[in-house]
Amino acid sequence: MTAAATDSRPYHHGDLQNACVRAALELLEAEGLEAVTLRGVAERAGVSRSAPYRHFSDKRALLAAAAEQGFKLLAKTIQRANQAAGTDPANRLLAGCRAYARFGATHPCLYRLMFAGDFCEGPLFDAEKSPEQSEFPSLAAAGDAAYDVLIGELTDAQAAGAVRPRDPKSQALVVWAAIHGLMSLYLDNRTGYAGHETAELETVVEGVLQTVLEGLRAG
Amino acid sequence: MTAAATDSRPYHHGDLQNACVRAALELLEAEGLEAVTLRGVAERAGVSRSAPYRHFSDKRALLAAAAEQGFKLLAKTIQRANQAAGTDPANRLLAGCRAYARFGATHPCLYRLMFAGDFCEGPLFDAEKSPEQSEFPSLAAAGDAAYDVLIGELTDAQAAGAVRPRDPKSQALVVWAAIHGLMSLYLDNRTGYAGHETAELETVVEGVLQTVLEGLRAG
DNA sequence: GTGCCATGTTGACGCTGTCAACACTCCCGT
DNA sequence: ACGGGAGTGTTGACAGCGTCAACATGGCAC
Repeated sequence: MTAAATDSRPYHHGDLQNACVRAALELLEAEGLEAVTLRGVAERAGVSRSAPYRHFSDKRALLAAAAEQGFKLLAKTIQRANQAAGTDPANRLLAGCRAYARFGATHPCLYRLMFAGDFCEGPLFDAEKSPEQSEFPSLAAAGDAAYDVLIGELTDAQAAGAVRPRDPKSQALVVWAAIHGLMSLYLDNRTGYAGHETAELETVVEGVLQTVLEGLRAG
Repeated sequence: MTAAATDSRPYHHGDLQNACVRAALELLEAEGLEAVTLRGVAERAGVSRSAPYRHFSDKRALLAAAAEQGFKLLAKTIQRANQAAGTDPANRLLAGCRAYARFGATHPCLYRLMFAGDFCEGPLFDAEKSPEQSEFPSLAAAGDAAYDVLIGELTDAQAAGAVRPRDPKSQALVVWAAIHGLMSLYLDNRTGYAGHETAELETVVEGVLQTVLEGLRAG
């Protein structure tokens, strides 16, 4: 006579790994990063305290998996926006950036987690790291995949003459830095614009993008 | 016969508030944010566990004070670079941005803390906040002061014809967003440039700045 | 001098991440 | 059919953390 006899849940969860990630994401969006506790995640997944340790070596590993999921969602969101914007490269680029900003505004805590920088352990940068030998390779890969979407759009924009022909990688870096910096400042309440409702954010995003693209056209 | 008789330290510290902030900054730079523990700060300041509570309501309040110090240092650093760059506005602007980037690269953990967004408590943004009614007003003020330095430089650049006449506030936002976004990505190892030594960072910074300024000249 | 109040200390509590030891169940080779 | 290992989940325990209440100390105003 075990718990399984009285409890409808089977002893083995079946897909605890994904359940943990999903629980972490839910807690994150609902109550913020501080509320994402290993114990809370386990409870939400219907298992006990240390069951997650069978699937994640660490709390950080769990957070990394959640962040990775975030990057995948972000990439998909941008691609969808690109696709919906038609064929004009400049239009597509703008639509993708707008979607990026909306993603950050809609999922502020997730967005922050995604850019929490290997989660701030230790001196953070003792020395140079080898390119893909990050502590969480699949997280880095997901981030790179999102980056690649942007690079692709810029390549197309070059071909269409919307921006100057140059290394699209470094052009993408400029665009990403600008838009990510803006979202970061916005999420910190540092945009200097008093009330920052969504509508206003879009205006600011538009302005920043216009300036940057103008620079890419000329520079 | 009290501890004071055997210990050289007086019962009252004298300036524990600043000592705590200094200890927090030292721990932060030496071992990262995770290592900044209230108990550790207290020990480093030579007092006991809960003495800091007489000067900071919270751990977050202590971190906010440290971040505020960071913004003050940043503003001073930029101003010094501006001053050293002579009188040409474009030159001064570039020098300030370079100094900003160097600051971030030199103090990665402090830089992150400064942009940790009111320290991620709760839903982060339940609703709009009144402009200066942040949870830590003096931190927000220090951030704004650093922002103002940049705005001033852009105003001068406008007067000299280096950038188009427009609202310098929104121009400053573009510049800040770009450079801050770049530093944020860099600190996350997301710049997409394999080995990112300091020298290479400066190159990338230069490129991003050039593009943005080109955009500000045109747009 | 005396008493108040700011400042520092100690003990305690609940919560957290983490680990070791144990329990259950599925499945594979015999 | 069955016995046992490997994978998975559970329980108990521990140290470290932020925080608070109760107490100690000492400078300063009257």
